[in-house]
Amino acid sequence: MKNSNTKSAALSALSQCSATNPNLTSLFTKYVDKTSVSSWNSVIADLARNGDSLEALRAFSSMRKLSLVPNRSTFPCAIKSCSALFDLHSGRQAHQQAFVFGLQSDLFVSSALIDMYSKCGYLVDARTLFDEIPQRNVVSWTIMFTGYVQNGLSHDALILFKDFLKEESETEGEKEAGIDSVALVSVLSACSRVSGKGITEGLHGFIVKRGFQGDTRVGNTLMDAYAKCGEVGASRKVFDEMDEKDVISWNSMIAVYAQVGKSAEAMELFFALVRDKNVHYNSVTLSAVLLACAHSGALQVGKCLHNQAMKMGLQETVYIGTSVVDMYCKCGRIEAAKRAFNQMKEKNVKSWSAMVAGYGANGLAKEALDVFCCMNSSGVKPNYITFVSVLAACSHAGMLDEGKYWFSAMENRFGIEPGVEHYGCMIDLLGRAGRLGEAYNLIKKMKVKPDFVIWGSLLAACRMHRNVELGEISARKLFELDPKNCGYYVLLSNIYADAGRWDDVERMRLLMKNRGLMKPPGFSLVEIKGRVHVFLVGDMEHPEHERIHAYMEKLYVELEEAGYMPNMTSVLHDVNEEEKGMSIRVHSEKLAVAFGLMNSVPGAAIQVIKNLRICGDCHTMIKLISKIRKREIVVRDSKRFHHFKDGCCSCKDYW
DNA sequence: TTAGGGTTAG
Repeated sequence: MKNSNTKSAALSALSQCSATNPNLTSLFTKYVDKTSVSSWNSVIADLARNGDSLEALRAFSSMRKLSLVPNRSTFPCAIKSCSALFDLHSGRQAHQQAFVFGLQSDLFVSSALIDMYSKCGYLVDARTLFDEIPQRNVVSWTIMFTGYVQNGLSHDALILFKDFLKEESETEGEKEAGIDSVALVSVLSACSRVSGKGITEGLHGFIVKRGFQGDTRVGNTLMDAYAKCGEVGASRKVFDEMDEKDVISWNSMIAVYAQVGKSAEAMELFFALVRDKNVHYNSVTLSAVLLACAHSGALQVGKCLHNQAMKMGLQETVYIGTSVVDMYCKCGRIEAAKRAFNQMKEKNVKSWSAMVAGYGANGLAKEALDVFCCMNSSGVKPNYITFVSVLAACSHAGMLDEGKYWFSAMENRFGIEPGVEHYGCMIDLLGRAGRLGEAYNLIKKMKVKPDFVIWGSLLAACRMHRNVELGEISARKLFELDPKNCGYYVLLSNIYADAGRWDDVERMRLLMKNRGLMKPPGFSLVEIKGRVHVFLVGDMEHPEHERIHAYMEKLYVELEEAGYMPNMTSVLHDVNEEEKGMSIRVHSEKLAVAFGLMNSVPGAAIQVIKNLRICGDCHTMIKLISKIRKREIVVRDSKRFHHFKDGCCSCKDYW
């Protein structure tokens, strides 16, 4: 009796201690009854539960050294620790031992093994074991669903789910079968990865029929699944109809909005969450809202969130740190990004890539390459995305030799096969350097199918260097790949116009008219006092549009006195000079800059975000404004940043 | 007395 009390006291001490101090070795040797298997089981389970998998495996190994016989409760915990560590070697050893002790076909043991194999990427072994289980329950099915999903085979997970339903209907009334909420979450996460609207809707119906629609976690995953197949409205409906929303419900919905670029909705929902006294937001929430700030250039809100993260002691963590860095980069505040980056205690490949991309997009290619070199010497391996950032940095600065060097090193030294994004950067670099033939040859040699970005870069380069022949080839491809995008028709038309081929210009105009194509409307965003204002080209909707247009008239007089001449080369040639002048005067970035000038104190910097690329005339004009009004103006277009100061731009007129 | 799931950054 006394002995058992001591033991339970020891175990309770161990269990309390493990929450704060995972290193239990000393306590272990001191208290635990080393001859009792159940003591060891408790210790291993406790360690595994607290995430100290390495210590759990050590305990398992110590136990074996004492020649104690592990039982059906020992193995699942030990194997779970192998899964958590992705330690296939120890996992296989545990498997062998379980086999020796005749426990391989125990449902709990085999389930843990299936999970271990699939987490280590050995899905075939996992499936073999799964097929050998005489009587599967919903947990073993769920492990197998999740195994497929986590190994990128979500479609197979859905096929398996059909098998499950079949078996469930055959064994109706028996306890083992029967779907539960965990299994549904797993299947829904497969749906979200195959992006099938029909499947998601079907499963939604099933969820309602089986009475799981009130389950918060099922609802959370359903929202995500709808969003991933493009049904953001359906996600919101699920969110609104949820009886109980937890922080993950809010985070999921905010993240959905942030990821699809609905920044205003993401922020609105975040403010609603802040008002909701029942749920406290966390680092995941901040990460998602920071993404919304990055997209919409909401620097003021972004700064507040950064402050909040610091108050919560999160700014040094990888997720938040990277989100903050990305936000500052995308808001054009590279110095602030650098400070946040330097403060991060731990940096992973995404943090480094964000910084490389940030420098590149802000025209600081040398700094981008320096950071990239630091990354290499710090031992973090670059990945596919890192090289997109590196090559994009070279392309933004026209650094052809460096671009070529890293493009070849990427494959030869780092073993990363180039994808369309990498080729896109190279075509852009070669094309703009006037090496059109070389660019075309590279396209012909590509291992992946060239997409519209590739041909679009070549077409733009053909316009720049007046190459009709290659321009026609590129445009023909583009009309097939992306027939509704009128930008290509305009570019080709401009190429013809430059060559004086007016019949072809007319042919293009008719083609566009017959196909009913319209130029996508350009819009710009500017943040004033924490509120983001949207301007469309020729905007008459903004409540202050009359004041803005009056202000612009005055501005034009000043600009013309300073030598401004409208430059209309980027306007379609078929409109007359006067119309061209009018439409170019109301480009959204001009309106946004004017609004920024009107609503900020002299000397304050202005920041504008644009959905399309900036046109030559706006570029010239904003340079001049920065000089005559002594303002720093930052414009982020769809490709990069332009920092205007004292009549110059950071892109050095290369974009 | 042991096995399964949902939200975040490049």
